[in-house]
Amino acid sequence: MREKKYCYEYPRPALTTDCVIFGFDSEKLKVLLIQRKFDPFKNQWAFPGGFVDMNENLETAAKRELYEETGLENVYIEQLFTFGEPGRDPRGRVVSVIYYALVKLSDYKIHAGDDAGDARWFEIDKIPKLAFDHDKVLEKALERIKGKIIYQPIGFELLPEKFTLSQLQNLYEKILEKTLDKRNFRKKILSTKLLIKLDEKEQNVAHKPANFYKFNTEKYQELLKKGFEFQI
Amino acid sequence: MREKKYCYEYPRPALTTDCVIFGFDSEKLKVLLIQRKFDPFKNQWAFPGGFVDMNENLETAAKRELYEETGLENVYIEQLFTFGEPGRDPRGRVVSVIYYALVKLSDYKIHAGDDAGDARWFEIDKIPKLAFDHDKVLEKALERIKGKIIYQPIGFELLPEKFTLSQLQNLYEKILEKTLDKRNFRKKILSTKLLIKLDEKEQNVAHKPANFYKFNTEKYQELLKKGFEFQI
DNA sequence: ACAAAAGTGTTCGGAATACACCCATGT
DNA sequence: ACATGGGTGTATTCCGAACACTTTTGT
Repeated sequence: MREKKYCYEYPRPALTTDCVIFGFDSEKLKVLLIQRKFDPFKNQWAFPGGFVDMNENLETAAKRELYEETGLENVYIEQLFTFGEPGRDPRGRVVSVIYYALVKLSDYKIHAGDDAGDARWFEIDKIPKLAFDHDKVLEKALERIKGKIIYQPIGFELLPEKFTLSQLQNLYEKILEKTLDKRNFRKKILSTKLLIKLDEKEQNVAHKPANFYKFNTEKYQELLKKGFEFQI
Repeated sequence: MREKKYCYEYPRPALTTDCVIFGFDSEKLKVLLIQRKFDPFKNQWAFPGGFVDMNENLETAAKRELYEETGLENVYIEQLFTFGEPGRDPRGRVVSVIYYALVKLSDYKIHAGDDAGDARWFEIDKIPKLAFDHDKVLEKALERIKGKIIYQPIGFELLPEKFTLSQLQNLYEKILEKTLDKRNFRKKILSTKLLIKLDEKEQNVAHKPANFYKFNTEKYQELLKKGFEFQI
């Protein structure tokens, strides 16, 4: 047993951060899970995370743990919710501040270890029973991105640099869990003027090749300052 | 010095909850502040809150502190955000989970102590410099209710049982910080069918007396289940 | 009679929706 | 030639925005 040398007048819960990382592979929405090496919930899957250091802000802690456990770095994360039910961790009272992020799978899939490792992408509808209360965490995170994608073009975070309009539509359909009309979707998404049509098409596809587009980040930043509104 | 008898292997931040409570007096949007009795920030105003007990969930802690410090009870609160910058509390690392709520001023103004006490309602545009990072907390809370009132009829939480359409409109205008067209506002708010017109009018007003309405809570609950959408 | 806020309808333009066929490519 | 998904336009409906006068009360 290690020495317990940090003492306080009143009891304190332990504080952790966890990250829900969403990715998209042009087909399926996925989340990044790690397999726990130790008890509690040894060998079960969970969101990457861990204890916050004493002089580290919450967001930094979340990013650090994410990097340590999965190799992902330079990720833009946002705070989602704080879970603190007594009893959610069998080791004692643990309060977890949850962050979430959307990443381009293509940027990261190498590091995360495809399946042999202990960090893996799971399709959103093939998630195993998770450790702790992470099922509830996932539910909350899905709710958040659904709400968010409708009025902010966060979808681009999930796609590669170059993408086709069908890929983008597919992404929206997967996140919102409903189908969208192709012509109306294109009309609306193009009307934002946030897409730049590239002089490049798909290759080696057995149908009319789709044009690639990229997201106009600069323009989006400008619009944000002016109080941008948008609605899928 | 008290004995420090709670010891851990690793250092732990202290955990607190605070509440941002909004009220509305038919005229002005207000928030409930308490005046701190002790250092740090002795005599400065802050949101009510305090340390979380070890076996208490976060929401319960927030409500308990709110009751102890202001007398408010039976308040429906929602989690807003967690603040945890090192240095935000001069006593050491403190992480605060912030909750917010909207309450009917009429239900509560007695308990809170009008001005002599150490809990007071402050008009939103007459807030003093607050303790800790509570300025940032308030900013975040205002952002949240602005975003929320547009697509959820939370305004009713702030009004008395019976209210006039002008009061309701005034509330929306104060929260959104913009004026609304009277006819369009009424059309839209009535089209939700969530208001019940009462057989009762204002009295002793030097103009055409306004009709009172009340909010149809049952119907709203039903609509929520069916996935209600609405937009001011 | 006057002041003050309540209450009420219509018009117009733009956005949302619904909908079907031709195009370019690989096999 | 055929199968596959890409790409495109129009008509209709619905919703948001703009806008001004009459009503009821107290003084």
